[in-house]
Amino acid sequence: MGRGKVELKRIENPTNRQVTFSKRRDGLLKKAIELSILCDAEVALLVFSPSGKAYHFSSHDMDMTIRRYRNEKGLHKMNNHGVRTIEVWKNEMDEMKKTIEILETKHKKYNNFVGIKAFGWRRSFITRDKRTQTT
Amino acid sequence: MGRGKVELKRIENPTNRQVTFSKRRDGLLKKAIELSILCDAEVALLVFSPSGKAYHFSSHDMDMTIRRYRNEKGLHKMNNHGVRTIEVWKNEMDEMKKTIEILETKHKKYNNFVGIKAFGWRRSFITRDKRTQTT
DNA sequence: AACTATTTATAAGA
DNA sequence: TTCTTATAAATAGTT
Repeated sequence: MGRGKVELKRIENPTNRQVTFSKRRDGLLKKAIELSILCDAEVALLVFSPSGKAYHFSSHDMDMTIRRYRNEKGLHKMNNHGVRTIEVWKNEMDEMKKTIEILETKHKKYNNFVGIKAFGWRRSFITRDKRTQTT
Repeated sequence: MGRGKVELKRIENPTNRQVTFSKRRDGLLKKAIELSILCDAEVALLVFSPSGKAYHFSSHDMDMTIRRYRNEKGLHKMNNHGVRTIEVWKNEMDEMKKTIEILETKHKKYNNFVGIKAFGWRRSFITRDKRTQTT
């Protein structure tokens, strides 16, 4: 679709690649929305640009759709390799645990940071208030 | 695209909706593949038809892409609502735990079933073998 | 960021 | 349902 046809391989020119990414990402999103509305389907789309920026769409609820996918996959696979599926799930959980630990660590740091800032702000506010009665 | 333009609303005729779903699902999948190859992007797509059938594509690894999405979401949200994000993750984990329990229960049942079948098969095989030397 | 020449997707029909 | 085809839509290269 366009002035010339393109072959299905990575666009080498970075500028062209970026422009094409923007256009086609929007196109893909639009198609996903249309499919979900026209056909009453549940659609979830995750896109990461090469530079790491995330774009996503889900017609219902992303987490719900992901869970639905995992249930399908898990229950389906179990008929053949029940043990392995459970191992996969457990690995997944271990990774989530690690992520939660990271988040909690960062969260503590964030809380300390906010705590200090908030305290500083409050002190100056009270001081100002007493001195000038400004808002 | 087609003999007439369609307005963006659920197609009421079930036959048309089904046909359009098939066509557009394939189209969306193709676009997703093209985006990932042409632009070197990471793309994941989940689609459930109204009848509940699942279709999916991921350019890299579905679980990895989902984890990447959740990390982005989690880390992003944390700057504003750190506590809540961790709660969301914990809820997610609780749900996964429940799913694993269900899988394990079903797996045990499956094992019992397979065990009986395998045993039965083996016995008859040995019996046949001794009697007829077949295969 | 707009513009179009073309290619591509697809709605309706066979 | 699968194949065809007229038309709408997407987009590659250009400005």
